[in-house]
Amino acid sequence: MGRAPCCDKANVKKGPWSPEEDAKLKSYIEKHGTGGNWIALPQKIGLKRCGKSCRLRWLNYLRPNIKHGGFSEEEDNIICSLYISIGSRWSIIAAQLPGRTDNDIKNYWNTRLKKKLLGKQRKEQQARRGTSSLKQEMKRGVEMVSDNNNNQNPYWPELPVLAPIPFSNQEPRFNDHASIRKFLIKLGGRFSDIDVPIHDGTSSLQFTNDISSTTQQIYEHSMINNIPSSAPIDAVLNNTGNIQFAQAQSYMDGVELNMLQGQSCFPVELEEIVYNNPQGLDGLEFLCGEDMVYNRIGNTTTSSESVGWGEMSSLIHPPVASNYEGMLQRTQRECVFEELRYYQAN
DNA sequence: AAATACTGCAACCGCCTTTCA
DNA sequence: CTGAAAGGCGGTTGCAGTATT
Repeated sequence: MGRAPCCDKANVKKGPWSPEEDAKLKSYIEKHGTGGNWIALPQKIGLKRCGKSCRLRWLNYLRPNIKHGGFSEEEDNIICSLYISIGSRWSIIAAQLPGRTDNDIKNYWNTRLKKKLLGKQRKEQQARRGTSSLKQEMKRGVEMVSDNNNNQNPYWPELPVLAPIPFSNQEPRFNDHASIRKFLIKLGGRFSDIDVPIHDGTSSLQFTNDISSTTQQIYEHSMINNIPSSAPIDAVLNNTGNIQFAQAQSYMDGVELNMLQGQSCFPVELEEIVYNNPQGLDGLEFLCGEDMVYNRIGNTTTSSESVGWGEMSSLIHPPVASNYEGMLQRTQRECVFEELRYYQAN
């Protein structure tokens, strides 16, 4: 027994919308609004369309101030970094880009951005194979240093680890704590530019500008509060904007925190990049800037270094609007946090 | 010039969540 | 409190336009 269909499938038109249908729908909504009932709307205006189809047409095409195509570099960066942060939550991502629809962004990601990312990775892989590559010479030196310091992480300098994480898999995936940490560092402190005090009654921790120490704090926090590593741990924002940890249903799909716990819940494409790439993170230079990657290797980054937004010029987005109406000027991270608050409040 | 492959996008489908009687 | 209806969302499909052979 399936669910009853939302409309009579036999009597609704499907496929592309005609200009007449568009005009009917648009003029009606502009005059009367949706009336809070999409299902009834097509009957009211004499359209042989499913209510859901009308809603989609309005939201994705007819609504005022819709932009199509012509994504800017800045928008690319926002989409990529949000995708990395929250995954395929297209509606949330779209909310950060005024005039863009979730469908548009989804299509853009699937048809272009994903390929751009993967193409870049492959290019880097090929470039690495070239024996005359200066980059390889640089890396070789780095790898020698790294090998001497840490046999388990041949490609990256070892970072101080305050608490052990029980990983047995030696593959360069995201269930390798060091790789996760490095990845977060490379992401540029996505959640590191706002100091957010954390209180949960038993212990507290403070997000700092140092993303790697923050991840360590989160891990330690879970240990202190006896939260099993296999259990879902969520960062839950309370009304004052603080983050509380709770064993509850995920607000952010547990992406970041599961990563921190070694659970591989990363977007598949990005995980693939890391999996296929012995360097773990190469191929993401267009997000962070190639120079930064190699500078960081060369500088033998440690977790005590602060990796704030200021350093990540290519990742820093100018204030973006959080919604279509208000166009409030806030930073991307503030918007994400607001989304989280909204989820909790509702 | 025709056939085939590829690409981008609009729209649909079905599942999950929210609302409301 | 419960269940049906509607809303919302992400994944997928189908098709038109373009590029390649």
